Amino acid sequence: MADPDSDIDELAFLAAYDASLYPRPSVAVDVVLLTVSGDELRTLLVRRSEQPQLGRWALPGTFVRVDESLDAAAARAVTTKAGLSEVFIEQLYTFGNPGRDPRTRVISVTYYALVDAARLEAAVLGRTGRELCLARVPAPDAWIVADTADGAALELAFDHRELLAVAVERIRGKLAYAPIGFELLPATFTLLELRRVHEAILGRPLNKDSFRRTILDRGLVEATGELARGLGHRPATLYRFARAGGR
Amino acid sequence: MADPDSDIDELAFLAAYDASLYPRPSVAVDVVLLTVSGDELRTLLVRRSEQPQLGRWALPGTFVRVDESLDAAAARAVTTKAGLSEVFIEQLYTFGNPGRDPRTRVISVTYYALVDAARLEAAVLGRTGRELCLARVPAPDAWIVADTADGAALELAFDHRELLAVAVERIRGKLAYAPIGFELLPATFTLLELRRVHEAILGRPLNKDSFRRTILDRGLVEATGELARGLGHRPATLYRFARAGGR
DNA sequence: AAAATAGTGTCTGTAAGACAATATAAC
DNA sequence: GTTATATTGTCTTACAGACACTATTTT
Repeated sequence: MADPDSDIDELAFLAAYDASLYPRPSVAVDVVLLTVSGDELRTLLVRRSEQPQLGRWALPGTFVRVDESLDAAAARAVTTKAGLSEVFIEQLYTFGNPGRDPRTRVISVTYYALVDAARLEAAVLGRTGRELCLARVPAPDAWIVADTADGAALELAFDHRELLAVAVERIRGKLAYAPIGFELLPATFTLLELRRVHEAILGRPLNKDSFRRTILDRGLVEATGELARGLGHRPATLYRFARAGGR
Repeated sequence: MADPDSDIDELAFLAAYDASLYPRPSVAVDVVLLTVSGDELRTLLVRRSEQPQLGRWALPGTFVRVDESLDAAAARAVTTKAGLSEVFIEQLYTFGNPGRDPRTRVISVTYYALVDAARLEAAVLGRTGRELCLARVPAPDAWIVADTADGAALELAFDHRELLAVAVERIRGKLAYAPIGFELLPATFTLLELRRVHEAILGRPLNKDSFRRTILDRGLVEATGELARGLGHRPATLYRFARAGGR
């Protein structure tokens, strides 16, 4: 493999390479930023302020800069549009059908991100309405994205409804084996809160007893020793996510 | 949403849109074409006949044409490089770090494909050696891709070793809940053959009894009524994949 | 004391692993 | 008949769902 002649050939080839010979598509990232608030799954939408599809609601996204990694572009989109940093974010799927964007061929590498509701709501405070929207994402059957305020259905830009559907499907599947529920909660939480998050994601009720057992047996959480307070009934133990895996 | 003025604005905008304003990366597809042969997981590699990385082994791939969907580009890569059509193929992950290709910024949308060994071996017959290679993909721990012939480790081009690792990880995970083993077998097969395929993918032995029960209980296979023959011992029932899901 | 949820213990059904016993085509 | 694997059946263990009961804080 370490043939010096071919190394020289390769260097010569690269020096002469003209990247502009072939037509190339544009590459964008779009982020499905999910949270659970009021026992419902919600996603952040941005109102398009430019053509095309001006005025429609879209997932936060941006074009990928030519010297920037895909992950970095996705993180930049979250920072720019939602004012958040250090969120849990993972690549989801890449959409690239010709014609999905009327401007030109745009390939969109999509990500999903998970943030706890308090953080997200603080970050977008005062900007919801014309500019931003924390839209409800209903149960799997009814794929209508609704505004939180008046419950009206929102028409999403481009193929973003499809991106959203893929994201929800993905985290539903992932919930069964990966500890992603914690990303949607503050640092300490009760088992009831954790279960409500799981139920919101799955869109169905979960068995209280076996949920408790499963979570505790896996050693993914550890008790902080403190109790929730001021609820009018017996307080629950507060837990924290045990990153080590425990046990 | 159906404001006629904004529609006119959008049309005017699109007519004036110049897609060449921003620098754009190249977009390629690469396919991890997997099969199980000789109780081992294998993947098809292509020897690079051009610069850069001339002579190294690479996953079959191609650049995406500007009017072609990603799926179509992946299917075209399989047809062109392996001479196969109608294979099971799914998108895997998109790699796009700057610097992963020395020519220019190349974003690679990767796919994995599954083919039964007999079909793949017939398709690449006579072309293995200098041009193509059906390389062994060993157990998860030893991430050395080895040539089938002399067992020597192969050095892969670009970041293709990483792509391969992600593909194997993905089908291992998927095997637990999706009927993908059938894609790696001919139309009819015995339960032993199906188990060997699963074992090759997972890299560990599976319990014979519960494997049989699990597969049969799920109703994913149905007996053809015929028996395997010529084996020197009691013949096993031949099954076929029951696409309906059964039961 | 009443309300409301937290937390514990027990029973049951399902599914997987282990193991034993029987079945059968090729030789 | 011998061989080697197929196929069936039973026992045990692990775990999830269901349900009953006790515990504890706020009002």
